[in-house]
Amino acid sequence: MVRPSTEQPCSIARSLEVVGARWTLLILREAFSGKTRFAEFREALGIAPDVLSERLSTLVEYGVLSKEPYQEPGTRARYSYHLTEAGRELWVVLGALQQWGDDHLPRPEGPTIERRSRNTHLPLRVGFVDPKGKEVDLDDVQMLRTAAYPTTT
Amino acid sequence: MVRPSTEQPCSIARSLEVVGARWTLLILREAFSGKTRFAEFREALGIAPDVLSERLSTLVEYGVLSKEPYQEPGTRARYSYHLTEAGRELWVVLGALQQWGDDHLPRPEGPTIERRSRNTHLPLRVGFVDPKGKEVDLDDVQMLRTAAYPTTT
DNA sequence: CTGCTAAGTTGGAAAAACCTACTCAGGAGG
DNA sequence: CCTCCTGAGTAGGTTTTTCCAACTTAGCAG
Repeated sequence: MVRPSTEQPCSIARSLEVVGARWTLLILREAFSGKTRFAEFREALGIAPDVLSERLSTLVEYGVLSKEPYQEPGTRARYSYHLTEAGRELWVVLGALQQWGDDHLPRPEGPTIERRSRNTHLPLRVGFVDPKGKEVDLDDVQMLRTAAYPTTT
Repeated sequence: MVRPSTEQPCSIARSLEVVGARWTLLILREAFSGKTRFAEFREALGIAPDVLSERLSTLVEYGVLSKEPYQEPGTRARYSYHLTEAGRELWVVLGALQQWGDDHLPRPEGPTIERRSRNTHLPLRVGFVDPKGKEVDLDDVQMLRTAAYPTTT
């Protein structure tokens, strides 16, 4: 079981090695909604325990979640899973997927979750922004190869 | 082989039913880089032809790609696959994954692809923006349940 | 009417996911 | 101090996906 993982030159491919497996992004969705425990993830998603176990340890391995002991009074110590800063930054990915689903796979009832600013309460979208924090239109976005781009063999 | 597909109340889950399978986002990456033909995707990714065929037809089914006939002089008509507007909007998802990989799974050589404005040539990031096109900090983002949120059974 | 080529299909092996049942560790209750 | 309870997994067998290689198909050129 070799894990070439972060060996891929493409950042998208590397990210997908960490979060691209089935269930992983849904586990993270639940983590963003505040769930931290094995059984909580299991009940929310209906995922098989062996798959959940494997996904959680991958996420911990790559620093998306941290595994932390906790102890409720009168019980033994157990472990819970918490988003790290790196994990929280995946919120953009989930937000982008959510937005795309809202826009292109709508349901008659409308979205079940909306993204809003905590301060201004304005609805939020996910998009490309320049260094001054100004949104840029999709048509204005280009992907450029850098010097690190592998030469075609 | 039931396809509950767009039945899920969560937009993230619905999006993942379309683009969440293994290979799909990498196929789209290649589509964004200009590839349109079966053999081009196959060679770029090293994907098995049956899996590629299945993924392409799912993407066409959900309006991410359009299947269009083309004919080169002296050959029969064949089909190629082109991003639709819905497909182009997935660029945000790929951009977010790429950014996360650049930030959290870096390689010593640095990123191979960078996102820049076509007009200003400024580097671009992916983030949450308010209706005025102003970027909003991650800490200011909240997810709220709407009236359409299913009641917990 | 044979060969060439892009775009797939098909069939069988390997890997991943699924499902159910079981384990494991400690504290509580008796 | 022995049994029960509970959260967090592990184990075994089945089903579904993926992988790989070979084969098919359709039209044009020669």
